Amino acid sequence: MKKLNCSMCILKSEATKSLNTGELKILSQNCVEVDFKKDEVLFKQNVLSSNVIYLQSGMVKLIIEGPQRKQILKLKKAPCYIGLPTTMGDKINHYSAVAIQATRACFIDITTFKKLLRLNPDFSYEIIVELCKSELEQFHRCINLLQKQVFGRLANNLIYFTEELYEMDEYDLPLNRNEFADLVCTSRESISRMLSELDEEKIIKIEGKRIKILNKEMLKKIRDNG
DNA sequence: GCATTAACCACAG
DNA sequence: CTGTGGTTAATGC
Repeated sequence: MKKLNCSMCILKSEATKSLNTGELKILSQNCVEVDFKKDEVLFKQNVLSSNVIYLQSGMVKLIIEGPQRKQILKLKKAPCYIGLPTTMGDKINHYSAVAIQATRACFIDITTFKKLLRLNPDFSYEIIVELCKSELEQFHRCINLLQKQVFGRLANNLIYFTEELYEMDEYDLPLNRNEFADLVCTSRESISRMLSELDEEKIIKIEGKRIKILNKEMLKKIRDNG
C-alpha cells in the first residue's frame, strides 16, 4: 500500500491547511487515497460507515433510495468532503456516492477525523463552514423543487451545471435522461421533451449528451419564473 | 366546460 | 437509452 504524506499534498482542503505538522502526520497515518473510474461506487446506502471522504479531483453523484424510487440528491465536485453528514450523523450511510467521472478520493478514518476536530479549532471551523454552505444550498434546492414547475427546475439545473459545476457554456451532461429526471424530480419523458423544446427555441443546443447554452439570459428567466 | 401541466404507457429507432 | 405520440388526472380559470 502506498504511504501517504498529507503534508506534501497540494490538493489540501481549506480545513486541512490549518493543520500543523503533528496533526498532518496523524492524518497521513489514518488516511488512504483511492482512484475511482466512472460509475464506480465510493460508498453505499445502508452499509456501516466509518470514513469521511475528501474528493481531491473528479465528481460524484449522491443517490438516495426513496420510498417510491431513487433520487439524485446532488452532484458534488472536488475539492470537497462527502459523507460528513452520513458518517457523523449515524453509523450507517443514508445515501450512496457514485463517481460520474474519474475521481480521486481520500478515505479518512472517522475516529481520526473526530480527533482532529477536537485538536484544532481552525480545522473544525472550516468544516462547519462547508457544512453550513451545503445546508443552505439544500434549503434552496428544496424550495425550488417544491415551488417551481418542471421547466423552472430543469433550467435551474442547467444553469447550475454551466455556472457552478463546469464553469463553461458547453459540456457533456454527466447523467443520462433517466438520472437527470431523478435529479430534477420529474419523468424521463418530460426531460426529453423539454430539452427538445429548449433546443427548438434556440435557448440551448443539444446533441445526445453534449449541451451548449445559447441564450443564458432566457434560461435564467425560465429558471426565475418557472 | 376548457386549457395547461405533467405523469404514465407504448413503441420505434 | 431516447424521443414521440396518445391518454389521463389534477388544477385553475
